Amino acid sequence: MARAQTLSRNQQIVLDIIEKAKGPLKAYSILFNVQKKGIKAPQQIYRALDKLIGMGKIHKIESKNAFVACRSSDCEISKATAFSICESCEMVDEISDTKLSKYLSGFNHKKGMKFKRFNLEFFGICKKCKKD
Amino acid sequence: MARAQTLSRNQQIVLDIIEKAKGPLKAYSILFNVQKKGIKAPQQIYRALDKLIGMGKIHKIESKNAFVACRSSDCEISKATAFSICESCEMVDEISDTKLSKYLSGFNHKKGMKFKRFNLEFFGICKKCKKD
DNA sequence: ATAACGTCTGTTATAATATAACATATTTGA
DNA sequence: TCAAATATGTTATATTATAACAGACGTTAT
Ligand SMILES: [Zn+2]
Ligand SMILES: [Zn+2]
Ligand SMILES: [Zn+2]
Ligand SMILES: [Zn+2]
Repeated sequence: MARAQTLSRNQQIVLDIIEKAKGPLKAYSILFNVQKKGIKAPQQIYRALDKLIGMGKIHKIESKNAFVACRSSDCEISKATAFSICESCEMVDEISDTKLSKYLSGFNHKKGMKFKRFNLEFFGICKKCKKD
Repeated sequence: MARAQTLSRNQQIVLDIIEKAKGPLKAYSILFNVQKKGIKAPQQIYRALDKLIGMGKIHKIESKNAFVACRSSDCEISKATAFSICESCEMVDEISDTKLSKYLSGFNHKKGMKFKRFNLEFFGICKKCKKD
């Protein structure tokens, strides 16, 4: 069994940075931010990121190769993720909409494939950027 | 206005390769495949890919950094894409499901954001792989 | 205890993906 | 026909991600 709760030193450092950030962070930007804490190599970041994703603490925004902290307490296992992404300011917001999530979790492919997981990314211009 | 129909030489070469492929292709694998046709540099591939995506001829599978030909005639502008992806054999299948597409196109964020585009990627084990 | 295991760490090197920048050529349309 | 837009070729470089090896640390079985 995987230890679900306790984070290792590096995992905690990486998670802290991501949780403090206002938007999605890239792996190398995380790296530069933690070099003062003794983490020197990309591997250390990517290993922590992988574990954190596995625990559902963070998610990867695939279209941006960037990482955000999970804000919705009910996605422990990162198997149903949805995001809204502003194409202007790059803001990313995790969507937690029970109906949407149920609809997609229940969706199954004609060709007999049973889905275990999905990731949905919506793009548009956010309210704030529309004003400018 | 953009020329919607005619493809340039390089665009056609790249599209041909992607259309012939049985699964998603990576940019550098395309590159290696077309070096005999005189295309030598990644830029040439990425430029063609960008245009083809813009035309809706191909789609990018974000979770795989790979490209597939569009099979459904109704997504000219790549603004509503959905895929099913086998985590075992890497097979990718474009989902064209009118209900799903309508449902998602009509979905709007609470925070007042109007979406212009979405990409949805489902993951699971395909029928074929389940047998093994 | 101590060996075996799983997990985490550190480190160096390298692979894979993608873009910048500059020079030219070709096509298109007023 | 000439300007604008689009496409090409090329070299260099940036960005993202993994491989491979060695050692440390805690848990648990014998
Ligand atoms: Zn989440
Ligand atoms: Zn915005
Ligand atoms: Zn399509
Ligand atoms: Zn499969």
